[in-house]
Amino acid sequence: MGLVCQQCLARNSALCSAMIGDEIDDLFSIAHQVKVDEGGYLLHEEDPSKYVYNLSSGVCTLERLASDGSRQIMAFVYPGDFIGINPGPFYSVSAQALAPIVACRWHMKDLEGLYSAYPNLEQHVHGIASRVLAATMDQLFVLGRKNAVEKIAYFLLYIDGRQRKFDGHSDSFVLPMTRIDIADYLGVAVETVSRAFSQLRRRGLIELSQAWVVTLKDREGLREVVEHTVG
Amino acid sequence: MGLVCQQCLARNSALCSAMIGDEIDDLFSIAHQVKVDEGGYLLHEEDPSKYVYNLSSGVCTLERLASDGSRQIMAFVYPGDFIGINPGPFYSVSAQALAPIVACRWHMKDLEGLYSAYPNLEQHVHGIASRVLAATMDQLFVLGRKNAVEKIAYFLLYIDGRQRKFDGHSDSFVLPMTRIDIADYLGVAVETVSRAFSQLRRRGLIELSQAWVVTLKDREGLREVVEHTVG
DNA sequence: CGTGAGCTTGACTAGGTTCAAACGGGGTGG
DNA sequence: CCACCCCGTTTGAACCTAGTCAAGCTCACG
Repeated sequence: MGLVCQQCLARNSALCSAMIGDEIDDLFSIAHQVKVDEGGYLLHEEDPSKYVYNLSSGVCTLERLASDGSRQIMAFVYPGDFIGINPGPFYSVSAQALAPIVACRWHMKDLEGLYSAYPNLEQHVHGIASRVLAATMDQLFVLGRKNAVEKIAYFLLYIDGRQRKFDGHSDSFVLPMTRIDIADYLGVAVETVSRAFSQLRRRGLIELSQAWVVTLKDREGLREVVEHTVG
Repeated sequence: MGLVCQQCLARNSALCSAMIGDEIDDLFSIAHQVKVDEGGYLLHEEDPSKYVYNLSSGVCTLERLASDGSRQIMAFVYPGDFIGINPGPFYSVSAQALAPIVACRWHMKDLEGLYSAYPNLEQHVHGIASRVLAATMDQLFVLGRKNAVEKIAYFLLYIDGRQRKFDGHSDSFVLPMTRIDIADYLGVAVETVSRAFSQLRRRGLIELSQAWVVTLKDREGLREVVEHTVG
């Protein structure tokens, strides 16, 4: 019985949750555990996409680097999230660890081999892929149509939603990423991120006991900010 | 033998090309043709996603509307492209016709029913979905990290790539979308789009015989513009 | 207790938005 | 057939948001 899996933070992820009871052993038996130190890369955008990963612990970014050095973060990846599920010859993003990470790795081929035994596994994989697209479109909308403060408000609510399941039900959470990461995620400058945080704090919508410890004082107010309701 | 299909602009699309010879009849027999006038909507973002569409002719946008009236165009859809392949309870984008369109419509259920008979059909569907994600990530990168002129240069090369297969091998193409559409795609103001066009024309990179007839005079130069190589 | 990386704040600048006006081309009605 | 009108586009000028550059601050760590 896959004890390792039963205790995994990602046990209820979209993929692993498709396997009930001892079935998980089938999935585990073809998995490899990989670890990456903080700042290290799990994979690079130009790597051939042989493997699929499911993050067990830690946080990482999916990012793309331009020739001029500028960086765009496409997503923040939390335990239970997948990396590399999208078919194609190469991952088209790199995955960098914001904290030490542990991930389960499968050969794409091996995983596909399980499809016949577990028919809903394939659907699950594609359901995951489509949720990634939905999130990316949300981000696209925000980058295209929102100003700096609105972007930060969106970001905070987004992170709150992502982390609540790990951080418990408190209104505070610890940001695993730096201001630079946030800036590269939202397509603005670091200083702009900092100023937007300060403005939201001054407005009483958030509290910052430390730079990376955020308390949402007024979720509804933040939502209004995102919605452009200048109020 | 599916004559309608054999002559369709989308015959070689990722989905229909999975069916060779008479197999296409199976796909056609469960399809409905739908037509939408210019400016009309094929589907709305809040509609339950019962159907999948394959565009046969015309062009349309995938867009999202904010409460404050601002619009973000997520993609331009050309013949052979799919709409609504991503699982989820609702389409999360609306599809608006830029020109009169004809599309094949399938019940998602019916299409899934063919999966057992044509195993590679399912893969094809998901291959499509993943290419959509790749394109969306490209756009995300451009919106986040490029200035106005770079965005327009990217857009022109992108459209060139999309339309070349329909417009033949000339260097000119006719834009099916307005400047407003372009602005809403790139997250800038209409005037900014116009100014960027003019600048590229003055620099000799493009030619505009009419506002919507573009000739790429220097593709390599445009690529350099996109790559931020300020030169 | 000193150091340095990351964060904040200030002053200035630049690029893009906004508002306003002029232009152009296609379609309509006289 | 021509004149007019309208919509989409272009251009100009003022404004403003966010970027840039630079300095000071905070806090974790050695």
